[in-house]
Amino acid sequence: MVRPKRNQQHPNLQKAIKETARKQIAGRGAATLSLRAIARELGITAPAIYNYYPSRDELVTALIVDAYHALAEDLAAARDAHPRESHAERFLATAHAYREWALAHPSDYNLVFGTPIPGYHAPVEITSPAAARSMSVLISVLDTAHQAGKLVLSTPSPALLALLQPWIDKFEYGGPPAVIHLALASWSQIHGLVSLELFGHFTPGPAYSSPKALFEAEIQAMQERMGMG
Amino acid sequence: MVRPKRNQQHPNLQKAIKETARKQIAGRGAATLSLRAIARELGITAPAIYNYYPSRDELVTALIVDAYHALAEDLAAARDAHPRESHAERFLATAHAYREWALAHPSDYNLVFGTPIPGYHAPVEITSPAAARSMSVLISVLDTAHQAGKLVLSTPSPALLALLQPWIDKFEYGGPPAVIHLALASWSQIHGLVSLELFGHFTPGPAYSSPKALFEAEIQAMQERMGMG
DNA sequence: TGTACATCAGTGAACGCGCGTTCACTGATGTAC
DNA sequence: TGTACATCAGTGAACGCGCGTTCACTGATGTAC
Repeated sequence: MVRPKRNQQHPNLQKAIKETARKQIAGRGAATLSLRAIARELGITAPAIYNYYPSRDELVTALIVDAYHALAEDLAAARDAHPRESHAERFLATAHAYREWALAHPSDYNLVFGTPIPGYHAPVEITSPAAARSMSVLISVLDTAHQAGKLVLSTPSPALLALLQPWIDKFEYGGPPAVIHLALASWSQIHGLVSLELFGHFTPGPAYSSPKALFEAEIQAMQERMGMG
Repeated sequence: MVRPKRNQQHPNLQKAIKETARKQIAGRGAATLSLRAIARELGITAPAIYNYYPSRDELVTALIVDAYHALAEDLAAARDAHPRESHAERFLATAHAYREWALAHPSDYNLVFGTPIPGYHAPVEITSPAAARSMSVLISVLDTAHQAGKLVLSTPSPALLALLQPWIDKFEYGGPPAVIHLALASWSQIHGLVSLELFGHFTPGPAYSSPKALFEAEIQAMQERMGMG
C-alpha cells in the first residue's frame, strides 16, 4: 500500500479533476460544469483546483483537447486495424469508430461538436490542431484509396474549391481537391447521422429499435458511391 | 397614441416574454436562459412572468414548440413555392429552406436539435407532434415524387425496417417504407451539413468562404441520386 | 353620472441555493547541514 | 542520526454575483348598481 503524500487523497489530482469533470458533463451536460461540484466530489475544496488549472475555462480547454485526441486515436486505430489496400474496410471501420466513440462518450462529443458552452470561447490555436487530427485520419483513408485509383472524383465548382482551399493549405495536401471534398462530405454525413441518433431524433416516442441500421445502410451507400471496394 | 392599460409597459407581455427569451438565447445560448434576465430587459420584475408561465421549463417548452412550428412553416412555404410536379425543385427548395432557417435562427435551431438544456426535459407529448410537422413536409415532397414514379427506391433491410416502422405508424404512411428511409437519410445529411456549418467546423481558422457551396453540391448530388428531376 | 366593489397584473422583499475567484493561512513533506 | 528550514498543496473564510420561486401586497382597471 502506497500512502498518499501530504494530505493528497488522490495520487494524480490533475488527472482526477479532469476525470471528475468528464463524469459530471456526462451526467448533466457541459454547460453545468462547475469547479465547486468537482471539488465536492473529489473531497477537496474548490480553490485547490487552482493549483492545477488557472481558471474554469482552461479546464474546459483541456477537456476539449483530450476529447479531440481520444476521438482521433480511436479513428486511427480503427483505420489501422485493416491492411492498407482494404480501402472499403478502412473507410467503414473509421466511420463506425466515429459513431461508436460518440455513443460511448456523448458528453465529449457534445463538448467538441455540440452547442458551445455559454461564455466559453475555445482558443483556436490550441483546439484547431487537435481537431485536425480526426479529419486527417479520414483524409488519409480517402487519399490512399485515391492513389490506388479506387476513388470516383468529381470536379469541384469554383465556389466549392474556395471552401476546400483552407483545408488543403492546413493539411498541405498535394492530391486533387476532390479528395478533400469527399472527406468533408463524408464527415458531414456521418456527423448528421450520429448527432440525430445521439439526441434521440431518430426514435420518435419510446425507442423501438437502434438507429444503427440506418447508419450502416448510409455508410455502405456512401462507400459504394465513392467507388471504393 | 394608445396608452397601455394598468402598469403594463407591453401591450402583449406573453409574447414579449417569448421574444425577449429568444433574443437572449440567440446571444448566449439556450443554457443561459434566465427569467430574471428576461424580466430585467422588459423592465418588469421576475415574479410577473409567473402570470404567464408557471415555470421556466414551461417557457422553454413554448419556445421549442414555436421553433418547430416556425421551421415547419418555412419548409412548407418553400415546398409550395413550386408546382406539385417539379419534384427536384421542391426538394432543393425545402433543403435550402432548412439551412436558411437554421442560419437565420441559430438559437432556435440549437434549442431543437442541439445539446439539450441541462435539467430540462421536454414533455414528449407536446414537442413530438410539433417535431413531426417538419419531417412531414420532407416526406410529402418525396412521396409526391414517388407517386409520379420519379424516385429510385431500394429495399430496406429488416433491421432498417424496424427503425422505419415507428415513423410509418406515426405518419400513418401507406407508401413503401423506402420513401421514409429516403426522408430520414436526406434529413440526416442536411442536418449534418447545417450543424457543422453553424458551429464553424467547416471553416478552420478565419472563415475564407461560405460553406454554402458544399451544401449545394451535396444536396444536388442527393437529389440526382434519388432519381428526381 | 356617481359610487362601491371585485379583479388580477405586477411589485418588492425574502427564501435558500450555487457559482468562480481571491486571499492569508497551515502543516505535512522533503532537504540541507 | 538529528535538527532547522524552505516548499507548496490544500484549507477555510470571504467577496460579490445570479438564479428560480414564494408570498403577501397594492393599486389601476372594469363592472354592477
